[in-house]
Amino acid sequence: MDYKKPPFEYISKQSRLTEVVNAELAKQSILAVDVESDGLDPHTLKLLLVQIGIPGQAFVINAKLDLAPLKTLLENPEILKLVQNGKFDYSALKVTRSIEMRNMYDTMLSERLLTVGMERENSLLSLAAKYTGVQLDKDWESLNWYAAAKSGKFSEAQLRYAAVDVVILFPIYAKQKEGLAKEKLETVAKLEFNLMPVVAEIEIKGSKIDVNKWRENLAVLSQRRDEIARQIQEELRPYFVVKQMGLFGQNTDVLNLNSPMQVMEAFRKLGIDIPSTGEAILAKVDHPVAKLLLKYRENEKLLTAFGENLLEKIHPKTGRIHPDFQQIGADTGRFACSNPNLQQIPTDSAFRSCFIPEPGYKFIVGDYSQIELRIMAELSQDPVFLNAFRNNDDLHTLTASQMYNIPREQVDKKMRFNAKSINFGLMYGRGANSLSIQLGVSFEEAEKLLAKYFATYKKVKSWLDKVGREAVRKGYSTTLSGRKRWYRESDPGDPGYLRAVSHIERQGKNTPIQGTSADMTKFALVGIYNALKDGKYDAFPIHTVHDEIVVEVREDQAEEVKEIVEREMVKSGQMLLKSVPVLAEVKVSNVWEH
DNA sequence: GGGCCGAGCCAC
DNA sequence: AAACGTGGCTCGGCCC
Repeated sequence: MDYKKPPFEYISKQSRLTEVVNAELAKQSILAVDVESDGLDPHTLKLLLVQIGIPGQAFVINAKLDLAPLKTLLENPEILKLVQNGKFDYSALKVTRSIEMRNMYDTMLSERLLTVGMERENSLLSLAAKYTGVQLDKDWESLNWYAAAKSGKFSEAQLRYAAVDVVILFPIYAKQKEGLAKEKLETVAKLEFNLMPVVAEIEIKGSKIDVNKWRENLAVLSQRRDEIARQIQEELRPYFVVKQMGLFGQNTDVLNLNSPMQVMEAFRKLGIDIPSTGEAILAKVDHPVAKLLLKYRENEKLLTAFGENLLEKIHPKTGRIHPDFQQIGADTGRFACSNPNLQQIPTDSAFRSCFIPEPGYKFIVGDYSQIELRIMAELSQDPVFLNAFRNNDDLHTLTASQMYNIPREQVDKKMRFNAKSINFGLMYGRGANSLSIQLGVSFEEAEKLLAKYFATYKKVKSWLDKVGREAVRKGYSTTLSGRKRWYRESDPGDPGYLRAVSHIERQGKNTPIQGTSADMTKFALVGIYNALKDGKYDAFPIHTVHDEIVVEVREDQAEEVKEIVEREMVKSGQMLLKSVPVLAEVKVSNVWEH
């Protein structure tokens, strides 16, 4: 078949739509689905076309029609729907037509799973080229959909373009399916496909922010920042030749505090040479300007990254913030979030407490407790680690008592901190050198601590070594749900070869842990969504931050939904971890805090 | 004026 | 400046 000129029928009459649905579509077990619109924001876009593909043919439906006949098909969980970036199609159909597509196979997510770490070419254009050899025209702009949106009339080129997008999904699906089977990625693919509508709903719903409180917060910060900036400029003024007199209203600053180059230069004038102006360096510089600069940066960072900019993201129509969640954003399987990134809102209560539910609603905030360490215990099967979690011991205190050969009661804060640093550092493939710097001890001392640690946790050591080596040898890592992450081969002739290999070893140690944590949270999100969605509850997930899930729920159902969130989080945890208890701390709250 | 990159720093 | 994994945002500084 000529995929660039597929047979298609344009449907603009209601009676014909009903006919086609009954005669052609209802008997299909697989449909390809796509929509065309005049924008990307589901809350404001106009739906123009809905395309339904069956093998070898497409139906291009004018969206001015009543789509009720299609709704039944699209919501039918028995019929598989092939989609490319289905999060968009799902959202557009949900918001504009209250259609909740079920049972989707997403070629974009599938491709991401099949190529994680190797490439990031997931567009329909590249998938078509890769799997069918067809070079699609993707000049979306030139087709002038905005004019079509106004007139309601579509050109032949537009209709053909729309048809191609669905028929091409069948051969891509067929090839990818083989790949998923070969790489044993079917379970994680199913997880991601089930998760996709949940992610769409989270984006559609968005998060509410208390604007006044946010602004009050900013006012305090900016006053503080300006005062600190003034002090720094005064301190440094004597060291600079002032080129211009500060006339009325003129900026008399001697340097731009946001410029690392200029800051470095300023310290040189003070007789202090520093290799970088980063926090780690400045913290060690014994000069009031260094201290002030760190305080300045802290306030400046909060003001710029989390200031008015964030409020500009409030949607004029919904009054809420709708970030973009990329469900396989990180190569480990974690989410990424942007526009704005609500996964990096400062933990400081001044910021987090500005995120609030609608009046009459509550938040349920659920967190996995020490989940990455529990996963490391499961994966390594280290008996000491396993026992600590089974006995609900304070792991870091226990570790310290073993490292320092003392009873637990004698472990002081410093010892516990050191033990904690090792526990966490190991999951990142941390070595003695970096440990010695963080702990402020000699390299030899750090080595001794590590040796002592590994003498107790022998299987942690052997597991870390093993998965690090395997990542290099096999060229990939796996998580407990079977998710994979590939590593690009390094060239032994390359000057950076050793560094590249040790980087892969560290990624190989971290990826099974971080990735399994992502799997777990994703299973929990799907479980929670399914438990909440069927009518009985006025509750919906609105946010997730790696090992945390936030649900917004009508007040009177808060306690009940809290139990559901806890149950589902623990259930998905225990599904993956068989040897370690999984705990989720779940709270009812009026603000986003735990 | 836009694109790109690195520095620096927020989260888990 | 990097040292320890995964991201995104803002800025300065440079290019065209």
